[in-house]
Amino acid sequence: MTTRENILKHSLHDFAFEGYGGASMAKIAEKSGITKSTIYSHFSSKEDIYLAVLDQFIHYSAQLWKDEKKRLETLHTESALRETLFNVYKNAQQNRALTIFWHKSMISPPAKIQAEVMDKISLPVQNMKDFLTHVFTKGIKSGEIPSEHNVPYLVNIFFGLVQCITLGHIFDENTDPEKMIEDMFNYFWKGIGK
Amino acid sequence: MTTRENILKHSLHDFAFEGYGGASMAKIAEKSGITKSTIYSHFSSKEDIYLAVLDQFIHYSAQLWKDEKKRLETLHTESALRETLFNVYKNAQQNRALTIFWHKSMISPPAKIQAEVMDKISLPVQNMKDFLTHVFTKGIKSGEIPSEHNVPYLVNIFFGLVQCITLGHIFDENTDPEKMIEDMFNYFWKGIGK
Amino acid sequence: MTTRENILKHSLHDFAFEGYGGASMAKIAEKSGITKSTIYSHFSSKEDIYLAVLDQFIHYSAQLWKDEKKRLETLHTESALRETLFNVYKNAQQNRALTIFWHKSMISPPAKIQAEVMDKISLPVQNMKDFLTHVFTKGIKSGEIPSEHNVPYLVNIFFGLVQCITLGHIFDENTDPEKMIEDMFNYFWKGIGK
Amino acid sequence: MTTRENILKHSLHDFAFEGYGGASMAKIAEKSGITKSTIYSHFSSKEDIYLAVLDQFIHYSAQLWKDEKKRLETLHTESALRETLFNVYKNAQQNRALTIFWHKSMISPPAKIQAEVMDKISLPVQNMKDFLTHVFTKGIKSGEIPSEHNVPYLVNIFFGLVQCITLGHIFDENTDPEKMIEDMFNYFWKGIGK
DNA sequence: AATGAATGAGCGTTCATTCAT
DNA sequence: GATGAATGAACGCTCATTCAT
Repeated sequence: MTTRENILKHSLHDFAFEGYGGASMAKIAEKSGITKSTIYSHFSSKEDIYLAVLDQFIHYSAQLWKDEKKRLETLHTESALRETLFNVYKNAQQNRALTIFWHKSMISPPAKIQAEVMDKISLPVQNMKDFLTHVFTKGIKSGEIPSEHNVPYLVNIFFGLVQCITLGHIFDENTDPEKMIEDMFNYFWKGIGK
Repeated sequence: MTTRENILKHSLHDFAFEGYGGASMAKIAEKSGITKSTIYSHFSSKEDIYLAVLDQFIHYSAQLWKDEKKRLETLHTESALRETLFNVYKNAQQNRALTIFWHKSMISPPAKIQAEVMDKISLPVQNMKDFLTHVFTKGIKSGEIPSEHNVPYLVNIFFGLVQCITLGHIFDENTDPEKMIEDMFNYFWKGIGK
Repeated sequence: MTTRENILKHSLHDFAFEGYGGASMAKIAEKSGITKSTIYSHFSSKEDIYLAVLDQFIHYSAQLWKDEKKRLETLHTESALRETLFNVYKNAQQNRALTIFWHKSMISPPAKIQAEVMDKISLPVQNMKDFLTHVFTKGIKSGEIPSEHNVPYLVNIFFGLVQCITLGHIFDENTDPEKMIEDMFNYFWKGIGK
Repeated sequence: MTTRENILKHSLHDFAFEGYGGASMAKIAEKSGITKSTIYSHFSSKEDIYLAVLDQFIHYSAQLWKDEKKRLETLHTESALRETLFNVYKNAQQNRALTIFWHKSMISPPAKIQAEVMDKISLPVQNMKDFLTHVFTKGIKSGEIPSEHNVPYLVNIFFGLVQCITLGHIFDENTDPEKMIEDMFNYFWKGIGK
């Protein structure tokens, strides 16, 4: 792993769990096994690192939904959507820091780079929505979904379900995550059915 | 407004939009029109302020769901749930800072007081879930909701919808919020129906 | 001496001898027997200190020329001008730091506050020129100085002599300062005579 | 222009306008279109650059006064001195950075290399004074200047006039530089006359 | 209840410099 | 001759907090 990647890894973690304001160059440097000054050989500022982490997430996300599109292409709409929810859950579990980083960037980006962050973050959101638009449109075409539904609204609502799941606040010790997702999807699917 | 309330008001705003690490006593003092020292006449530390803001939210939330329970008591389950979503939306719109403060406290509380925050925050969550449990149980009793459903799962899923709506990320300039909420609820309601 | 005065005293010294860029908050604090942070209880920034030192000089200078005017009012023009040069020399000797600070501020003020410094520094220059204008005008009226001379030019040239003397570069170990000033003045006085 | 010359050029500029403490290797490198490291292929330290710039000035100055001596050799003393002032003015105008660098080096050289700088800077001063000594001595011999004058004092005073003019603070928007110099010289010349 | 002065620790950043390539 | 990566020290400044008044 290059120094740059190393810095990005630990920055992601601290931005996610401590927040932009709470993360510090000193801690990131220490965790990365280098000095504060060295960070500045690779990034011009703390903001620059944040944006680099964001770029990394965007790239990761773009690849993810591209792969997902290909992988779920052959499935029925119902299966594709159900699988999507489960995959989102697994990904969120495996990349906890990335998930939290994403959510925080959406809820309240660092004040000074708010505009730039908001601008960048719209890309992965769009990727996800494009994927969902593709699936829902196909579902209507194939007759699996009644044509009376408005695709953008379906997309946004399903996007909401995805967020619930990635955030994970709907899961508690008394509920089984998998059953929860299964139920959530079933209600939605039955809800939009004939 | 007392000095204490004044401090809490501006603290809430900065904790919400700048994060715990990003908020500073100096800025809060300045916005409140007092000196830093004065803050320490009312609170013992920054953490103390955070917990006081949290307590305020808890009290506010407890009252809210108590009122909601009374207000929706006479309605059918369907109307009660639909109204709930709309009220949640209106409240989130009117109290943007409080909403963001709540979400951030859930996602990643200040590291040093994590345990205490997690402990406290479970209360408003429980208030909300108690309310929902009450409504869903009544709905099953009255036959409006099929008895095969598991109430805790219904509650958690509906709790998820509430969160989507308060966060507001499912709304974009191409969708009408009211219609979005209407659709979301309808899918859910139809989804859990017979 | 108040803390503020103490800070200003050591700041003046370091700004003069190390330059604005060369002076450091840490050294000023140390010399003043306080911590770096304490400086910021009294000044908002390094630039702020610089401007405060400048203000102090301006006030000092204004008082100086006001006193000089009163003190030399009764003398003949020749004596008044001669005395002026000697007083300037004594003052420069006694307030070495202030003199150097003044010259550096004129030659090349701190880049970031250049405009503000240039603006402020014009005041003491004007004070001095006003004094000289007063003396030369009186000298022409009384007939001590031929009326064919142009007062502004006389003032600027004499202002130049003042600067030579304050800078002190014309003095070396082989020359007697007092005689040097005496000569310099005599040449000038004879030069503008009939 | 060689890399070395390029570095020296930008160093001179920054030393002059930002001061030794205010100039930085990074900025000099950037302006020179090279990396910081490359500077160290040509100079061993920041101090080394400063001394190199100083050497360059010394060489430039030595050449200048040598040329001046030759050029003004055939003129009368009066013309030679008048021409000297005008040439000094033109040179100062054309080489603003060099002039400021020289003055700052005299007023307050970098603390760490003060001794070395003071030592070196005495050379161009001596060159100038040697030139002036030559002219004044010749003037006395030829009878143009009364023999009662003490040459070193004349030299130092004229050296003061030179400094006034190079510094340029005696010029303001209400005065014509050329006339100012003309007047200054005339007063001096008449002042030392019979 | 409120303040001004003070502080040690830490902030993000830049400094001049080194070294292997 | 020139570079990129790295560093320890220092930079100006802000942090949360204390204390006497």
